Amino acid sequence: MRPSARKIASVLTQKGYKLTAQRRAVIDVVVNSRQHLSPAALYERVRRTHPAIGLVTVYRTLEMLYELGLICRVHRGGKSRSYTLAPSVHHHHLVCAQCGTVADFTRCDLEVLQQRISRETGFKIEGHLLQFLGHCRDCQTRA
Amino acid sequence: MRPSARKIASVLTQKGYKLTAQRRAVIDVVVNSRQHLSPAALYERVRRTHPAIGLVTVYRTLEMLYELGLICRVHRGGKSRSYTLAPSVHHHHLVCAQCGTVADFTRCDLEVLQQRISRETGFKIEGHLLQFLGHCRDCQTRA
DNA sequence: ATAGTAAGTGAAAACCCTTTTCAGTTAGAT
DNA sequence: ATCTAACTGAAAAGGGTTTTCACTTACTAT
Repeated sequence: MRPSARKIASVLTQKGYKLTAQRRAVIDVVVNSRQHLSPAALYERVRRTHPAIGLVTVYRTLEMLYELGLICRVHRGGKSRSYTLAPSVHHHHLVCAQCGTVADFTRCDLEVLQQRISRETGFKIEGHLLQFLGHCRDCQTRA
Repeated sequence: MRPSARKIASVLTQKGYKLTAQRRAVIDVVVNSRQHLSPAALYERVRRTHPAIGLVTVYRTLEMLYELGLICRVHRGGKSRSYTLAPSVHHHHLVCAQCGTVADFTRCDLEVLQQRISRETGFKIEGHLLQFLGHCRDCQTRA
């Protein structure tokens, strides 16, 4: 179940952050977007309801939400980052090298590998970073 | 076995690229470095033996070597890229969250997962990024 | 309600890394 | 030795992100 804008707002006030109109607007866009969005794309959408907002504020709000673990950030090789609502389920990303589209997938099945690596290296493994890079259906068709 | 500077140079001439002093210098640094280096770090090192070289040339040479598959490029979230000699074996990293030690491991066994993801999403998968994060043996003992 | 204050805002500038432009130089073919 | 396309370095441009700073505002304490 996706976190609501209300829930996120309450975390903010609880942590001592002020609940400004700008922050509400950014949160609303993030909550109502299904896709990963770049700061610029988010800015565009926020401006529809809040034309006076600055790109800087969008950056700052995203950074804050990210620090609080409310949204997650994906790096797209060299280009801009993208943000999306923090999902309730453990999942990973699949990035299109051409258009930057990000798809999600679950069930990474890394437990067995993780156990082997742990045994071989003596590391106590606490997490993993897994991302696939490729070309999405649309870009394949276009080519 | 690591490719030699001579081998790389011969690929260049074979492909019709000119073998300039600057390119030789960049290749030498890459071949003699064990770690991944950012363009800036590489530039610093190349300048020791070739003070007049421009950063642009370093970028251009790295791009060229990358296009030829002679070196590989790693994206480090948000920051600069880094380059290293194309390794003979496919491998991944295991990073200690405490001391920063990096261990390598091979056999990531992601083919099955990769096929499933490809089938489910329609993406043509070309590569993956896998990294484990944990605590190394030494840091566990110390704690 | 009101005033006070620290937090937050937007515009512009600064930053970093990377790419492009352009006039001058050079490796390698003839 | 000559020629020419490829290559070079400096400077400027570019894109995304962060910093700076004067102004504004959400919340707190009267």
